[in-house]
Amino acid sequence: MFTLDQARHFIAVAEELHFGRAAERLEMTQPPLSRQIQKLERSVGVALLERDSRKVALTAAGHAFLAEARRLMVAADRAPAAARRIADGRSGELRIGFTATTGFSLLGTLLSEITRALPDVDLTLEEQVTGEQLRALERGDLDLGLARPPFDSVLFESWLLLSEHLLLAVPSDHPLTRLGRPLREADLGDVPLIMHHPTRARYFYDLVVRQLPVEHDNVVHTVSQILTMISLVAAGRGVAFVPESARVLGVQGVDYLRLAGLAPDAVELHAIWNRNAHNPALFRALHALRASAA
Amino acid sequence: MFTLDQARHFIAVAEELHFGRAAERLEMTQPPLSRQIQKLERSVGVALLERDSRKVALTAAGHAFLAEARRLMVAADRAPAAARRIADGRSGELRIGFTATTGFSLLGTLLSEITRALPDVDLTLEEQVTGEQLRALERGDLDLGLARPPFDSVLFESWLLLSEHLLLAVPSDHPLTRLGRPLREADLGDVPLIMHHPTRARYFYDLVVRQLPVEHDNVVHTVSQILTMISLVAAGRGVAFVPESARVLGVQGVDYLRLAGLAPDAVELHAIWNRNAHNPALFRALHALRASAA
DNA sequence: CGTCATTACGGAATGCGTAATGATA
DNA sequence: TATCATTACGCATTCCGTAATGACG
Repeated sequence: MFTLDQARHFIAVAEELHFGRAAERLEMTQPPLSRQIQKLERSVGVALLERDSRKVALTAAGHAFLAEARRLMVAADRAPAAARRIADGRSGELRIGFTATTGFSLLGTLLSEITRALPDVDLTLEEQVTGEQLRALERGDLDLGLARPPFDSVLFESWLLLSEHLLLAVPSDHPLTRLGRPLREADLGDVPLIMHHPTRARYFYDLVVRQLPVEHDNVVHTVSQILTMISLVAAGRGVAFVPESARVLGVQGVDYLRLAGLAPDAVELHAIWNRNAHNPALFRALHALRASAA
Repeated sequence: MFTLDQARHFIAVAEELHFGRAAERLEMTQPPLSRQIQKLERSVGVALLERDSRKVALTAAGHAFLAEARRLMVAADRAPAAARRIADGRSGELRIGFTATTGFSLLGTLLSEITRALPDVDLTLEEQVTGEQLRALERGDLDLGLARPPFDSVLFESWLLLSEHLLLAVPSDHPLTRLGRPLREADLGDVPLIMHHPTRARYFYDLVVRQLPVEHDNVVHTVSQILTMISLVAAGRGVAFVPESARVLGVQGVDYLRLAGLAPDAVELHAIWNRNAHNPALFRALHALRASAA
């Protein structure tokens, strides 16, 4: 087998068609160059150069070898470059999980910030509920999660990305829309309620029951996705607690009302990653996000 | 700069994930292998392997380098082979990519034309979908592609080789076969449809949805290969849009029906090559094909 | 203490540069 | 005899294999 040096030497000779000048270009003397070319020819098994003491010319086989050798050198240059790009996070893959709700709040801006800062990184997106994201992060199937508490702060590191109000989505023609003031608990006396699923939408479920005395007799549906809730509200099936960002869905026939006595910014969205993560692109993305947040 | 041996050594270690076994495979002892890998990492500038005395694993950069190193070794094998081929009087190699569908339409005649006109050229055939072919053409890993639009006409030059009808493959015992007239959209009302994969068979997918109002509720399977579609049709699972050349597959129990209002010759197959290509065999082949087409 | 990667060390091979040789106009 | 590629020779480097060391369960 020949060496990359031999290929490089051959390219120089083939381009100069002169051992002396080629050697000069390679910053060496003629004799070793001569020997390396001979070795190369022996290992290839055919004559690549036709030479006498007057002139040097490529054989047909030499022409073919030259073209291949050039490709080879390009590939040889690319291999370490690719590895280095990955290692410092300038390229590679970043697998991001997000909850459906994230999709209509800040996912878009977050992605455009990442792609602007890391144009060579391939982004993979997967819609998953928080629980799935945490398992995927733990297994290393995901690099970054956009999800909600609670999660294990020993395993995971996180940032608070966004906190927003919890609002009550009601049909536009509902009497509550005409109160003209923040709602009180009493206003919800026996209004049909579309509630979050206690396990599949655990975050919202816990948030709501922690803050408000939910009348379980009022619950007419139990669903796990905000979008489904909004659709049901629009269909007049009841009212539902949703994060403020649900507004951008722009579903017709739904109003969003504020509740008195509810902690502001109650709905939190976190960026979460595994403390053991090693994907350089992740840290580069976090860095870019931190910079743009400031 | 690293050496080809180091690349070969790294590939062995990356595949075995064990220095001892890799060394055995390379017919050497562990210590020099260890040192070569260290040297390689130093020259690349990043860690390629994560290792402790218990286990060896690839880093992200290592994965990237592995892929490039494999490509490099292929190129290193090809260079002398190309030179020897020329020296033996065979005038070159032509690497042709084709889609699976091409295999049962014109690939046969095209190959026999090329071999008749260029008996001294070695042909290499690789079945690849259009996207893979384009990447391989761009890298110079392929000389000629037989694929479908769209592709970048700045990078690639092309010929329209063939355009054919899009037909509906239906089970022979299906009521539609007894209509005795071209099908209309209404005839497909709620017939189960075997559809193309939107990304892996993007060309056909786009072609179909552009020309026909596909009822997505009717889609019973999503597949990426025409042959698979035909098999599913033969098994009575539904109907499928296929190019006319699928007929030559001769699958029993399948009829091919024409559709009214569908652009004729809708399915295009192109010969595609890189504008920067320099392989003389490519131009000789194109010349021969042009002559025989006239 | 067994496994496996790494470091230490001595000998063989390889490659460079300078010097000598050979071939050609 | 001038030019240019090749062979000869001596020295430095590189690389291998064996042996020793170190880390880890």
